[in-house]
Amino acid sequence: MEVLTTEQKIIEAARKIFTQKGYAATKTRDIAEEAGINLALLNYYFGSKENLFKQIVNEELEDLFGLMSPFLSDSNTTLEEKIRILVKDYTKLLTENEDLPIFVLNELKNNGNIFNHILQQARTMSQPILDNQLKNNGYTISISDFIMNIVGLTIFPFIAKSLLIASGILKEEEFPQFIRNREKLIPEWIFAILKQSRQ
Amino acid sequence: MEVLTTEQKIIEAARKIFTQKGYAATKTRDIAEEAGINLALLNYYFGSKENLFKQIVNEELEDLFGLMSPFLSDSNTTLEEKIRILVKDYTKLLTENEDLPIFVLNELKNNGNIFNHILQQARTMSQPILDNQLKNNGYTISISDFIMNIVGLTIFPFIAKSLLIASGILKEEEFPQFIRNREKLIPEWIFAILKQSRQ
DNA sequence: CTATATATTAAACAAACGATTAAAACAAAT
DNA sequence: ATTTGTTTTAATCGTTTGTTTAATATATAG
Repeated sequence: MEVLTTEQKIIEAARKIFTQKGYAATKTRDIAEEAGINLALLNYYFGSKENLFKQIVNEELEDLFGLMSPFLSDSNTTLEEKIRILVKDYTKLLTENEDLPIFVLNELKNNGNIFNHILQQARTMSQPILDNQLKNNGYTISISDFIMNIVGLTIFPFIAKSLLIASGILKEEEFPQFIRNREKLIPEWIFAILKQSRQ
Repeated sequence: MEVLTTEQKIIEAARKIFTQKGYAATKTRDIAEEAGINLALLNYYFGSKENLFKQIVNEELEDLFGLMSPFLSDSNTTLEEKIRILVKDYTKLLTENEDLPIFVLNELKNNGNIFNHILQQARTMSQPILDNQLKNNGYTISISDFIMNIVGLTIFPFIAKSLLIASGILKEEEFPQFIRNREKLIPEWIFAILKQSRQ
């Protein structure tokens, strides 16, 4: 089992180290060692460190936003269902890949413009349908705030995990339960916010 | 005017570049150039790049958490006032220093344990008072969730700014208004969440 | 003014890093 | 079995990077 091609071994190793340390702090030699391959093979298959990096980031963005767009643009799914599914799916994804959000957001800050096409596609499909669903229910909240609140409440704990633990607010071993609990609460909080925007 | 000592010039330049690019991507030569000083002076005054970095991070953490702890632990300030002031102060701080949160959280992820003392102090003072204020009002939300929600809703837009803009959800020039608007809304949302936790 | 401490500079060092090269090992095709 | 194309290896190249050194300039004190 586990017969990976050299190319796959490099990608897996690169994904692990890039997401852990970021672009600048990652050495091609670290990737080669983690992958168990000769250093020159990295350039043989991917040309350069930067090339390899872009491919990884593209895949991670797909993970993050491919999740969102298809069902958000489905007009048969109710707003309530969308909220619950979104929170649930993101919680699952981030639990399995805790370093993902801060990595993506950090690297996006420096090279945002390179990945525009992926992000814009994710939005244009879902925006009008969501907008209608909000208005039809009488909710006056803007779509930007609506998305920002769901995503922020769900993702932020993963970004701030080190801070939570370093400050003693939470212990490392309590974190999974903390997240599982929020997974149930966040949709209720979002509903409370929505209802308040209607009054 | 503007007569800075060499030491101060280095610190200002270092703060700017470190927060912009992170530790690994920052070159000592960039700092020297930005500060307008000779490269060797950096080591003359601070010994090493790492030393200088630690000093900067410590100052940034003070900025970020010194804001919080003094008045959160004041039992004369009502919960409502605390929420409003916290959101207002953080919004102001981050508006003037947009790169701060992602920088701090990113570097904290790798070196969390080094800065424990600052963070733990900020917590132990305010936690029991806040806890009482929540319980006395009949709110069942946990203090971790309470803090996480306020801070998350306030800070996350700054962390996700590049994403918001790259995806086209928001235009760069709309961002300040977006933030100003949320500054008013977030306290109301927090109240809505609190009330819901009482029912 | 002179001596001494402090601050600044240009140059260089040593290690780390991304990338390349040339040869060797391997696989596939004829 | 030989040729041809592909993959892998060890060694090295040219830069970059953090740091140090030795000389020079500037300030301070007696």
